[in-house]
Amino acid sequence: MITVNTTEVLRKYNLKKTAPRVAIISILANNDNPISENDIKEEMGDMYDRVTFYRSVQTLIEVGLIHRIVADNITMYAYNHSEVNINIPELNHVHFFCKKCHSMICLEEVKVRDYKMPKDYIIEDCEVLIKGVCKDCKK
Amino acid sequence: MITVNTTEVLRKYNLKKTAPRVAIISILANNDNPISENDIKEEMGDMYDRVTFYRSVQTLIEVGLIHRIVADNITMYAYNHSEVNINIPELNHVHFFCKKCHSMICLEEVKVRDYKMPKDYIIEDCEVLIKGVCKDCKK
DNA sequence: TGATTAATTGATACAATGTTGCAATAAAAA
DNA sequence: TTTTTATTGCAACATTGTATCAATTAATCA
Repeated sequence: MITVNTTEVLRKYNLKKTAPRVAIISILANNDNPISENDIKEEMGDMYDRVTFYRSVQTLIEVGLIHRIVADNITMYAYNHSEVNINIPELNHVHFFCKKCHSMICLEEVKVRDYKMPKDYIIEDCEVLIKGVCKDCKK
Repeated sequence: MITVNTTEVLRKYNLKKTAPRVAIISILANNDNPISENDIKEEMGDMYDRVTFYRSVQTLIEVGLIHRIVADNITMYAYNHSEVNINIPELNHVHFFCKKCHSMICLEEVKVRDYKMPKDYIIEDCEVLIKGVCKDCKK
């Protein structure tokens, strides 16, 4: 379990240190794998407000602190531990989605590979999602 | 513009040849790049029914005839010309999403690379989405 | 430390997206 | 042509996401 200095990290992006933001960041940072809005909602308890959640998530994604991963219409969120993914997609890891149990897994050891793009495209990010059956469901 | 034999392709997956399915397949097959539900809706005109659309899209995705691509909460659909992507992710191409104009582009010439997965995972599909700024918006 | 400023929150209302149930319809099989 | 079975299309509902705006709170500065 990795602890994140929310004060520091929010300052870095000129974002005010507010309760909802701190909560969302901490919850995601404490999870090795992506989790759903509902998971976050439960952990936030009273503090959870839907509108605030969407806005917080939006801004945190914009600065690159967290990620949104969508598979089969299921949306999950994860803390971006590598953080500086801007223009260095190869630092990002691959995500795995199990079609049976609908769980999402961060494959930290599998990094995104380099893709030769046609000229004139500016690459800012690269997301790799592998779908299939996880080891638990395979049994 | 590539024409698809809808009769043949639907039979292949034991799906009844119905008007909405034929329409969706044809529309997507006629577009080189992914398009939105609204684009499809417009092309379908009277024939469009939201529930039927969602169900058709669902079954067509399940058999692998079409793809759903989601970027920044924007959902698009594309015909899967390579079709037999089951267990051969390297036949799939990469998608590009422009953060400025929100357009989605199929990069047919850029193929998905091979990823070494941990043992015990069954891989069925691999999606690569590259985000950035397209050549038009870059200018 | 306390007043000022500016961003953020949280409530309400709304809009868009996705799902369920079911009777009517139409495609494929006999 | 009749029978069978999947699919459609409607209504009603559920979930997800957004706009507005007054109230609140974080950061700044005297």
